[in-house]
Amino acid sequence: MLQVQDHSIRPLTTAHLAQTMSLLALSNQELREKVLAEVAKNPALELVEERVCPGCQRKLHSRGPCPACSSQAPQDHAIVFLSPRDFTRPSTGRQLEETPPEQEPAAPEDIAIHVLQQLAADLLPEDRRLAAYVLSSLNEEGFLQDAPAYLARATSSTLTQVGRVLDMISHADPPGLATEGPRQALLVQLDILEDQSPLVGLARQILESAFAELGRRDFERIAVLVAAPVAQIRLAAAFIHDNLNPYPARAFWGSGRQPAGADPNVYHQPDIQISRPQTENGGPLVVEIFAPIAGWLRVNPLFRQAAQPAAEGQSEEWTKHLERASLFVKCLQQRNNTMRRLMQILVADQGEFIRSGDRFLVPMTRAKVADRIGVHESTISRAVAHKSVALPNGRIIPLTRFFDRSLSVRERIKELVGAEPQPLTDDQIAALLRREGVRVARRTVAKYRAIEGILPARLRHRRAIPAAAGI
DNA sequence: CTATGGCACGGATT
DNA sequence: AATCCGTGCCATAG
Repeated sequence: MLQVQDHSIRPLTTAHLAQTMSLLALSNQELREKVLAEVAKNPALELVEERVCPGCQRKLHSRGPCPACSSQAPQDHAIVFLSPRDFTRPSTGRQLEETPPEQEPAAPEDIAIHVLQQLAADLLPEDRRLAAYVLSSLNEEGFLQDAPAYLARATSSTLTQVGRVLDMISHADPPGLATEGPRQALLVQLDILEDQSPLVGLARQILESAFAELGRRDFERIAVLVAAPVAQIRLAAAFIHDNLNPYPARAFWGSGRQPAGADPNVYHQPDIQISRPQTENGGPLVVEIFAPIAGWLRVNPLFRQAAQPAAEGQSEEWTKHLERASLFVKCLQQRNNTMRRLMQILVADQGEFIRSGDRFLVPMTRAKVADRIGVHESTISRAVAHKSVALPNGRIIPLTRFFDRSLSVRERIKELVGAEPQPLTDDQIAALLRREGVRVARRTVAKYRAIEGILPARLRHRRAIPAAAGI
């Protein structure tokens, strides 16, 4: 039911504990940077790219236990670029659900001006108007909304002109702008990187013939499609993730405004993925806790050997490195362990929520979970912070959502209000909820209404579409 | 008098 | 220790 690696390691020292705590609170993205930094400065740490079975040292080609000796393989998931599905918005209900505001396109004009300025020199005078028109016609993601033929007609230009201008725009600063979609944007960006890496060719091949598979991280399948070894595919995927941006316009907006750090609303790469391989009816849920790095980390055995026979001058520094390295590795394992146990409980308790939606979220507190796992509640707090999880239906939500005590009730209120012919007062709603076994104060109903953007009964009159307009 | 929004207290989170 | 969230109490708009 849960496929994750596990080395149960208990805290040993206060230093260990402290570091585990700080690592626990990091998202994958942040952890990745942390790990790379640590590896860079500590020679005793070794990042092993190949997946090797810890038991028999055989190379592994697929997930799961080693086929030869069946010991658990280290958890390893290459970090892949965000697939389109990673951005899936809850489009089911008519309400805007979670995913709050999402950075407003600051001002589309900004990006247009930015691009026009770059192109000013190279742009033929007769193409100017066309370029401006094209830039203004892009959708919020920076992609083309209209077919080239349409653009040509609208500006009475020739198709060649349009093609030329589109080409120039897409290769300008936020590269990939004015393309048809994420895939085309990525391809254009590859053009620009042409000679940067030997992986470009393979990456292009993947984008062209296995884009959907890439989104699903189905490396085995990709390998078949493009006839290349899986290891290569992983490298190429990592390259794509690290160097390309499927939504060029977002990068542009993001650059000037949000300082990247603060819990952005756009979840690029989920830290955890819950899927349900057995189609339909209750198959088991599979939880994948993504590792921040493809490959795994260990204390370099050679370094350990080398440091061993020494007690002399320099070895002191080496010993320090060794200690720090092994501490770091243990902390990472501790982190994995905590995350794994946390997810076990979440899946067990909230299976219905995961499968069927917000209404079935049962209220639970971090404290209770902490109790069951046997750790301090602040540990759970950290474990849950800054993480995102992809549900089987493709939605990506913050892990803290599992602890939202009011979500299911708010959901129910939305339903009640949406369904009832007569405007229900807060008291009536509270009564209805109580009948369903939900004990909430009338005052609280009012608060939830406010949160959901539902007007008070008085103003709701008739058939008011709970449009969350305004703002 | 009834339905709501404002303010403040107590427990949960960070 | 600093904050956030659910509630109770109270004043105010209908």
